[in-house]
Amino acid sequence: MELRHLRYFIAVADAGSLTVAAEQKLHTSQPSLSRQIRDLEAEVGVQLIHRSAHGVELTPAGKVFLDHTRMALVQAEAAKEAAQRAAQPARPSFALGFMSGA
Amino acid sequence: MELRHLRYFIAVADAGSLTVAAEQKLHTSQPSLSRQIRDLEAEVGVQLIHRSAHGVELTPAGKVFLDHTRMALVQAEAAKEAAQRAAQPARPSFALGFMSGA
DNA sequence: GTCGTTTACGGGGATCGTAATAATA
DNA sequence: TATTATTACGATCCCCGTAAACGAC
Repeated sequence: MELRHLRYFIAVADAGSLTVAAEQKLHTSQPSLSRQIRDLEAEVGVQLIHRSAHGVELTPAGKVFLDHTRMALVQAEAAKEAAQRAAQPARPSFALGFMSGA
Repeated sequence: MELRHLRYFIAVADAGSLTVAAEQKLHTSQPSLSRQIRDLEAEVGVQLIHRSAHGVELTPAGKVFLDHTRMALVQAEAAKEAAQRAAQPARPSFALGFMSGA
């Protein structure tokens, strides 16, 4: 299980469709996305989405998984940003004044 | 940035050495691990560890990164376990009934 | 008949392991 | 001198994109 799987799953859950998630959000192909989701389900050992002719639908397990998945990605991004912030020695918390960075 | 990078970084931080982390914890080779850590630092844009002749030492940014990284991995594992638990309909805390739905 | 997912296949990129090199106590 | 990290190189594995097939409404 890699962060890529989580990103892909979130995109699918958010779009409600493998096709639109692949082309519109992930800029990849449907077959690749389908395989990644299938691999993810295989590793977790649980069916996360229900395939239908008009898109996909999250299973109860998929909904729970999605919630934790979002937090995991947020933490990963937070780690990156926190490290970047910690690498700026002369940047205290009060004077955020006039520079471009927030 | 993938979960593999985070797992590798945690192992290095925990072992204090690329060599011991590679062979003793990750069961891989030092060169692979060295490259992965370097790639991770390149993506974050911050030096996370300080290389020495007798091991590695976390930079302040590395320590902050490590903290968030652990939480990210915990969340990812929690997602997996929560999904597996949610897929067991007849295994609630005590008596949520016997139907498949929540 | 149309939409959507899945499977098959070939190409490309990334990772890995071994071996050799450089630097430091 | 001994230990550790880095670089070079060849092989292997995984992911991706295109094309064809299956199923549902």
